[in-house]
Amino acid sequence: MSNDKQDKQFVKEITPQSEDFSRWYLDTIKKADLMSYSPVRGCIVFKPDSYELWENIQRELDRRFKETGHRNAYFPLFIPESFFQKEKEHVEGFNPELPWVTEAGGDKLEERLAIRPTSETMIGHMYAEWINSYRDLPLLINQWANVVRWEKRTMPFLRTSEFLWQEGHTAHEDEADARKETMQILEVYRDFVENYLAIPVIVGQKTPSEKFAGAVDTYSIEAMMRDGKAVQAGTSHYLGTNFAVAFDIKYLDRENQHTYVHTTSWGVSTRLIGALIMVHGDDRGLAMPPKVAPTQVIMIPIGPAKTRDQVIARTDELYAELKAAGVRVRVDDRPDQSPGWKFNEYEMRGIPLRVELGPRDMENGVVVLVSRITGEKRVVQQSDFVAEVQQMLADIHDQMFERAKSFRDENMVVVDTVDEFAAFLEEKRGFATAGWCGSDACEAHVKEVTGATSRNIPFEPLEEKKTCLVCGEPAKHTVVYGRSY
RNA sequence: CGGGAUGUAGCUCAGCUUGGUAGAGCACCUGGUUUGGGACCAGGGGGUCGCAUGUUCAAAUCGUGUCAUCCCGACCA
Repeated sequence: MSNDKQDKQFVKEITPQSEDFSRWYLDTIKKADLMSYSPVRGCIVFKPDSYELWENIQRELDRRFKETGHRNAYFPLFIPESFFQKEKEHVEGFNPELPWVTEAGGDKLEERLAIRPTSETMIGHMYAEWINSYRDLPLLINQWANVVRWEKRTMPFLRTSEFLWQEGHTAHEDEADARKETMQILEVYRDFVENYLAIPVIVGQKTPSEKFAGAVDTYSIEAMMRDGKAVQAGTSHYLGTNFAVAFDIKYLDRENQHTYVHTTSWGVSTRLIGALIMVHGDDRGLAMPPKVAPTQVIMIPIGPAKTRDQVIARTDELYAELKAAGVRVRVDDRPDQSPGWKFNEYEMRGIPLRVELGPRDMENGVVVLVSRITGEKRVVQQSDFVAEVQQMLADIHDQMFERAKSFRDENMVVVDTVDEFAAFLEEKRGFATAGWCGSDACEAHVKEVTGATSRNIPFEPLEEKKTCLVCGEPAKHTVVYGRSY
């Protein structure tokens, strides 16, 4: 396989990433048939291929939540206005983007109802009822739901007015236990995003200005897109007793004292789909990591009419073997599309592995496997088909992760001054590691000069920095900065 | 929410300047020939020109309003 073939632009409908990344993204999701714009501003339809991605994400995360002792529940979509008044930071944080129901059945409502932007308040209210004793703790609940935030600027998957997510809400006896939960979930997210979505992330703590409205501490995993911008792929919050005090969530402890619980919340959303597209996609379109891909293998029988029936019959046998082994596989044996057309089509749609079977392969007892990511072809014995496919899918996952990780690492710098960072962004792209004195003013200055915000304070920085990149005072933290979605 | 751009067939767009029968390529349907990197021939179907309103004998075309999308900024999973 020559590189010419690999590099040639087969799909002219997709704008190259280097030319206009935003257009590339929109072209790609359009050609891959992932979504439709809806008649409602900022709201999209998740078409089957993107919804199945979400279902796979859901299934895998749900399993991990349950393994760590959580159970699912469902809380109402509508939240009484008064609930938002109870936690000051929370109301200030969310007020600008709340949609309100003011009327129902033709009558004006006594109290306006917000459509939930997140459920801390509703769940806080319910937990106050449910929790009476230390024996009720910890309370470990997760909810799969839609939420609404009336965003000024929307972008398919990455930021939509309505989106799907999970929100975990837990209550604990003390700070130590709640903090342990916060970190445990952060690790679940890291492991899931890296090992299932093949997206490398930076794990760390948010600075005060970037933390969740109402949280004591917010932690995040941050991913780098192929244009060098950041996406927050998941967050986990230690809420302290903020919501417990606001909603009066108290229990009788082992000494028979009324004590506030310590709560946590954590979530990932359908924005993960946007991140997945922007991390793995290339100029040929979408590229889905094998573990999460709705279709992992596409089989394409090839050949003229005289051998066609034989080839298709053999394809069907091999298909059945794969399916029985639990591989998500489809066959495209439509006679009216040329093989070349199909190759391009499925590459554009991001199917990780293509299987070709033609008359020549029939004679030799082999089958051809082709990687979406590298273009690598493996000619394997039909007798080893299932094992070879499984091996190649595993290899593709590893290659995707490594490719994404190298890209990220190549686009990270360590800087001493904000000017250095600005110069870096001027000619390149990516994240900068720098020292920070801890003042909001210096953080704001970085944003003003570079357009980049602090992503997080990484647990494992590239290098510990001694001085703040703005004021030069001794650094309290080493921070990763980047422009973000 | 400000600044700019664009809305015409499923998709990409032409037509608008200078008002007068709504077009092309791709996709789709039928028949035939094809099939190892976007095949070919013949025939065919499909649009209240984003929506509303005004001007006019007549509006895709001119005016006003509105909605949506895209790009650039301020707020965000």
